[in-house]
Amino acid sequence: MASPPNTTSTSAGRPRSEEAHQAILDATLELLVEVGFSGLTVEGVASRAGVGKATIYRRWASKIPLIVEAFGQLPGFEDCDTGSLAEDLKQMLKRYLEVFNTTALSAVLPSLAGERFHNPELSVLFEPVSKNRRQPLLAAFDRARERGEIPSDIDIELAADLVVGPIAVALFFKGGRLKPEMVTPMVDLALAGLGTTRA
Amino acid sequence: MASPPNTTSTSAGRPRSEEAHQAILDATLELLVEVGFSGLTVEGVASRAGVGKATIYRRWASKIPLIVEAFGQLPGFEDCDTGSLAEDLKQMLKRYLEVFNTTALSAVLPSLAGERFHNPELSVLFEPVSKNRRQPLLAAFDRARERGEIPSDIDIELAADLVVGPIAVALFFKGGRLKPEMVTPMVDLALAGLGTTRA
Amino acid sequence: MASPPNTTSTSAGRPRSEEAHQAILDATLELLVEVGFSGLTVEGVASRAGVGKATIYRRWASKIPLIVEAFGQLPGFEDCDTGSLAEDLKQMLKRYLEVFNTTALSAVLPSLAGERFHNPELSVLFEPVSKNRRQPLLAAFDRARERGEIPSDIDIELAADLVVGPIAVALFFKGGRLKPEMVTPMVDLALAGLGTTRA
Amino acid sequence: MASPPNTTSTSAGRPRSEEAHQAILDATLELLVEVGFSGLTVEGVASRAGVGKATIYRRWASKIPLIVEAFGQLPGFEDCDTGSLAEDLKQMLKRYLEVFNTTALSAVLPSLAGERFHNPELSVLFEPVSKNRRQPLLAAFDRARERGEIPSDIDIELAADLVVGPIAVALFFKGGRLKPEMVTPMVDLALAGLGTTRA
DNA sequence: TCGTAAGCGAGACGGTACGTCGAGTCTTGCT
DNA sequence: AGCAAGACTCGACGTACCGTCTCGCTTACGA
Repeated sequence: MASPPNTTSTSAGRPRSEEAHQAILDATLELLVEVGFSGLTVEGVASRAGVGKATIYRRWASKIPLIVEAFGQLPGFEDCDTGSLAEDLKQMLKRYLEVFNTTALSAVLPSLAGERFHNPELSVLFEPVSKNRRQPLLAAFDRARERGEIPSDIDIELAADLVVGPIAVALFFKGGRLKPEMVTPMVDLALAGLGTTRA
Repeated sequence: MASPPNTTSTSAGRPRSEEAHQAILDATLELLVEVGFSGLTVEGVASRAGVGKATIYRRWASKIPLIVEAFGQLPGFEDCDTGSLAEDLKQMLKRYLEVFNTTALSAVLPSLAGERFHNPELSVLFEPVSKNRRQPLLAAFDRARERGEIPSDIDIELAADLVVGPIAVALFFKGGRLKPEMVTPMVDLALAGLGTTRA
Repeated sequence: MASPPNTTSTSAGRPRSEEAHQAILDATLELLVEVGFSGLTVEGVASRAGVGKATIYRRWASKIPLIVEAFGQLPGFEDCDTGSLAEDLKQMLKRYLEVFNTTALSAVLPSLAGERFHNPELSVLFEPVSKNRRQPLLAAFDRARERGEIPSDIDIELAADLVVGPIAVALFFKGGRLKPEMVTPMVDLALAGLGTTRA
Repeated sequence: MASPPNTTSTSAGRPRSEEAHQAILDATLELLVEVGFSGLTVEGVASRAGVGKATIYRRWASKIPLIVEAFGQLPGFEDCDTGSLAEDLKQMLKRYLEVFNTTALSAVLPSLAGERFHNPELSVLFEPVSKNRRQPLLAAFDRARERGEIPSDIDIELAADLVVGPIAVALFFKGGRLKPEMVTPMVDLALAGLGTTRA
């Protein structure tokens, strides 16, 4: 049996160690929590992972894409379809804030977002990851629109921004303390609007 | 203990050069735009400002407070009292976005915000500056509440977060492109709410 | 303990490639000329020889014995028996200097000799090779002594050192330029001595 | 008092530390003795000298010129004028061999000489140092020639090479063991010559 | 004739040292 | 006492080799 034409050759030489790969990502996340983005050193990651520096640089050009990939391991929104937009949003956001408080996410996300501006490479890597993580949120709005729960001409992107906006503000400009209890009034206000017209 | 009126500790020796002080802050802002927070070096600032490193460290304990002070030079919200909350918000936000597009703000703010989490020292310095810049926004909400334009039991902090949230999201997670045109639908949606029930 | 006559441990499996062996030695000599002892890397040898590193380490424990074996490929003194010590020496030395100017010898020999001191392993390997190369020279002195051309109580080792000494000095401390013309006065002076008393 | 016209400016900034300079050279010599040329690392020198690596690289481009300068600290021939060439040579050489056995000289000299071939930079630095160290030896021959102790048409360079040649051979090709007792027969043989004519 | 044991090129592995750069401090002579 | 300059120690950077270790693939022998 002829080998498939485009097997791009299993590449000669010893294959890269999946074990080392995972150890590096794990060590990266651990250290991000402990010392933060700017305190993270490749040397530290290597030593924590029990790995040579070259093994890291063989896979990632710098610590930026390494951190992006480590970040990619962290959970994002978990979709949730209750039949009600308000309920969907509240459950998803509460769950998400719990993730912030139990993983490195609240340490890693602002670092990456803040660096993005000055690092085109990071920007390119970060964009699709960031977009993917948002997907379940947009899906909830889509479902709500199909159910007629929100106007069909609404800008879903903007709506999503409105709902998660306060979280972003808290994350970047306030203490970073994200309490799940903040979700209910946040979602209620976003749905009801600020105006007094309906009061 | 009254110190002599005009002597506020004249201190012996040569007085510190105001010229150097400003040159350092200017150089810092320039370099923040060019290379970002993490790429900024005190050595670079000193050389750009034509100043010795010691002259910088004599005034700021490290590069963190230097950057915060440089950041403090950038303009924030400009208050605006038209008698209507919607109008106040739209004018203030539009003006603010123009500032983003014409100063170093869109480069500096995310860098600082992203680093804040991992740098307690920065966090402490950044917090009050950040709060002050928000003040005119909260004032507009206060006026609206007094006018009865919004419910009196509304959480003004949360309201402000809701309104600027989409800007924060755009700044940190989207291209960073902040167009003044995005303000009108943003404010309108925030005021009206997402729900269709009362549309 | 008789092992089967023709089986000197034929060992199963694929036999080692003589081709690779020679390619490695050749590459080693080439690189010794180009980059010297301290600049020589096993990786470089492997790549130049078109060979895997393991193939090298399978045959030589480290780069030291590899270099010594490569060095062993270079020619040494070529014996020459004319019946006269002066003539023997002049012909042998002239020939040897020609070898220096046409092979890697003048590059490799000083490198090895200089490293010998700090490398006991090299020292042990280098000693017998070095001794063997000297043999024809000592043989010429032996013959001269038997012929009565030189005093029978003379220390032949010392005599040999005296004759080749100026070459060593030139090789290690002067430009390394070894001209065959320098041989005649060198040998004449060594035979006649410096003292004027009997001139 | 006017400063001298051509003081090429005392150069601004903090002057280089003589203390560090000497500590580095001392550490270099110590380590050359302990681990040899090829085992010597700049990192090791820095740590032994209690100095940052940059302080070393600020003064020497690489470890080669550093070692050359450290080598320059070692004593060479000590001139000695007894009125007799044989006596001069014997005393100078004996003294020199003692130096070999009590300093790093026997470790450093072959390393440098061996590397010289492949390192033009080293070659350039090493040449004059090497020449200077030879000077007292040549001076002794000069005096002998003036006294008529040796023929006036003798090539002094060659004569010097003849006398120290056996030492060079021993240093580079034999165990490196240089016993002061070897001097007397060495000088006697060089002066008398190998030939039997006068036996 | 075929299995199997060793050799093969390739290249990843954990390390160590490289030479550079920046942090924050210190030491000049000058103002 | 502040100033520009620049050396100081320290520590991380990203690279290059070390000598070792898989990979998947020959190759030649002996059952």
